[in-house]
Amino acid sequence: MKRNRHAHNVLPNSLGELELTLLNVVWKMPDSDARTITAELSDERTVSLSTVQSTLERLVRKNLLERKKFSHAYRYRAIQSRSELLGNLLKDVIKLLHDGKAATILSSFVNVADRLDDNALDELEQLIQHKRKETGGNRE
Amino acid sequence: MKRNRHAHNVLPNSLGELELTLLNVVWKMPDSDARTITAELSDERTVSLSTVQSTLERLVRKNLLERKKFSHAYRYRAIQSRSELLGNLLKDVIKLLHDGKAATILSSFVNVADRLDDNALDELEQLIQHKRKETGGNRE
DNA sequence: TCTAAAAACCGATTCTGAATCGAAGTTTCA
DNA sequence: TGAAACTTCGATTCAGAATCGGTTTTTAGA
Repeated sequence: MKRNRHAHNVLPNSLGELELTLLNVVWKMPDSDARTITAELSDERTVSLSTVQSTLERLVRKNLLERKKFSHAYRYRAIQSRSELLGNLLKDVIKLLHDGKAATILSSFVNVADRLDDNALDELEQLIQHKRKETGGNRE
Repeated sequence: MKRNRHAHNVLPNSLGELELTLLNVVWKMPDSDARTITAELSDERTVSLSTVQSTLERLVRKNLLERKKFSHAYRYRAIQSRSELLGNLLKDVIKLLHDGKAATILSSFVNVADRLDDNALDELEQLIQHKRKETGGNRE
């Protein structure tokens, strides 16, 4: 009987806890190898080298890390910066839930923007000006 | 041996595919019961009543739906509107990945804002003005 | 060149949450 | 009071993450 099971998580870029932890380490210390990363970790939690290695591999498969061999060991480096990943995740979430109305996205964003200071608001305003010139009237 | 396993998904409000599908139905037709929802579904996919019921229950447990009994059956209703859920998911993602710099959030947002039209930009600008008055100079 | 150490690779295991549904029990109203 | 409709219960499957030990491969250095 064909059970036609469906995928579990609708977010395509979902991350496990250790995966995110490792990403954080790699962002902080690019081009580290698995051993270094494991050592760096050991403050917060104890994980074996093997576990770190296979998690790093999963991140490579997910296109979040790339690695190159330097003599002995692979060194890992993030493909996307933290803010790029953030942007992509936001895009995923919005694609999943937005209803065609820009206002919905906006009000959500402003919700989130509680913590924005004046500088940030200035920046945002500049970005808007930039956007206006760039696109000069859009569809949707 | 204490394995001290950690949670899988770092997003607290992650959704399965069927869960999201059901949420969409409930948003479209509030106060429906499981049978109605199942019927509505059958265009896109075939799922048994039982499956729909237990998925609805999971959504209740997750605080995404509430239900009240009307004679025979439970009727389900969303606790959060679509845009509220969107906002909360965005908040989760940002909490997960932002680095303390407002600029990171902003540039991500602008990435996402590709698809915003002039009206949306107007709205956004108004929101910024509003924000400025409201908070009048912030920390961070 | 040989070798010990380090790293990669392989595969087994556990765990969790989602999806799936049938069967058994309960409620309702005609 | 029953049949129909609903809920509850539990069993099963599945996928992805986390976990790690053992085996093989690579490398630097004596």
